Amino acid sequence: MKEILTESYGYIFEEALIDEIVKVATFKEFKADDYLIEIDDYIKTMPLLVNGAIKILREDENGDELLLYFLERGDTCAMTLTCCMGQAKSRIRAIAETDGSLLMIPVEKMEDWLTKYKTWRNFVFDSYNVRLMEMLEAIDTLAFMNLDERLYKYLTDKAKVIGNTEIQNTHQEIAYEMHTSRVVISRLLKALEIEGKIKLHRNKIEILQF
Amino acid sequence: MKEILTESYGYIFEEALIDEIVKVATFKEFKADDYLIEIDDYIKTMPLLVNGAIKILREDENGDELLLYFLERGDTCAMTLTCCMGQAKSRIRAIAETDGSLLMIPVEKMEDWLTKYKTWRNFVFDSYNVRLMEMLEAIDTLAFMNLDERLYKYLTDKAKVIGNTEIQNTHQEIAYEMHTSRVVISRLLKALEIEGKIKLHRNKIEILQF
DNA sequence: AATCATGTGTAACAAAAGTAACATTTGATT
DNA sequence: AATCAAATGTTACTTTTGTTACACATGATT
Repeated sequence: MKEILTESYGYIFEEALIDEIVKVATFKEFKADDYLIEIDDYIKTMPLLVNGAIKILREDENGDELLLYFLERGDTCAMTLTCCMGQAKSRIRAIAETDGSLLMIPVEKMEDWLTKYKTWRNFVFDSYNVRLMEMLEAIDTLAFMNLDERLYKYLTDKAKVIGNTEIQNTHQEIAYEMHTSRVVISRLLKALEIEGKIKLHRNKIEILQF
Repeated sequence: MKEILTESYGYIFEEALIDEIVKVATFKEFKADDYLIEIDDYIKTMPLLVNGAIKILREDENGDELLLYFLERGDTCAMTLTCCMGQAKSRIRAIAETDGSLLMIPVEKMEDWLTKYKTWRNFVFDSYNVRLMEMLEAIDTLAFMNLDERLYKYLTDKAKVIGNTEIQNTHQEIAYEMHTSRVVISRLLKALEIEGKIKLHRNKIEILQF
């Protein structure tokens, strides 16, 4: 496990910390579309993402969803930090976007290490900061962009995260994540295709321009 | 200064920490509508709000604004934490909603205290958590509510924060903060008045129901 | 090849929100 | 009291987004 950690986190964490992590962490592999965290779950371990991508979704009282952002290698979930520290329930849902793997760290260690390792402290704070910035970006997107721009951003963001210009999704799935209707997505996708930015296929959208 | 601190933060911070804060903090009073932080400011001190309320706004490239949330006594600005730790520019604007006062703490101390005082560590993490939750709420509002609901929420939230059912704002000011147009706000306010939830006056809106 | 479920296209209409133009009200100032 | 600027009210119209209904396309299965 030490090699995995060193590869993904070696440039952040000092060796003593990596050794400690190796001692207590458990390794977990996941498949695309696995539910990793469900709303109202109590979270007792903190995940460090080693490989793959995870999407973080918000849900309202009616069960309507909204994609907030993606996590990639080197990321952790700030919502988890929040929940770990505060013993609270998750307010978000985490679903694997691709296959991948992560390390689970028991909550108790988290606080120990905060006083013990400066690199851990920096990592935790950086994670919060990055997450706050992602949330701000999500807010900007919702407040200042029209649906057609949001859709194009959704597609290009997703393509970057999965490292592939071909997105395997139905219009219906996109509509769920953007909290709108399938008809609207089909309409706007068609417009993007006419603009030459994408090419539509069945169950697949090809990004032509970034 | 110690009394002020003990009154506002005594239930959070241990006495040794309060003494340290007294040593290095500077006290600052502000008036309603003062600009406290401007976008792209470099932030070198961390504010602890003692009295009054501060509104936090986001601005897009075109200069369009959006109210994110309010800070009240006992709050600090997570964006400031972010900026202090990361040496980055502010991504938000802070404007006093009411008269008030705050304590400014030099950035250097912030990190010292993280290792030294458990209560400080908890305070900083709680602040992050509260801020993340406020951001989530802002996202929910934008993604899942219609403008009329958002407006009513805006009015009742504001009334709570300023501790007064009479809101001294023009329709134009509200339109700026909600990132829409004056005509739309006037229209929706009129509808809320007909529903009996508010009463409209010149330069003033009276909340009748919460 | 016929059947079928799923995905996509499209038209017609409704609702929500944005925009432009102008009227009216209000309170302050001369 | 007459004048004026700011705030609010109102109408008419446009754009964006949501909804309903149904046609058509695609690929898998019998």
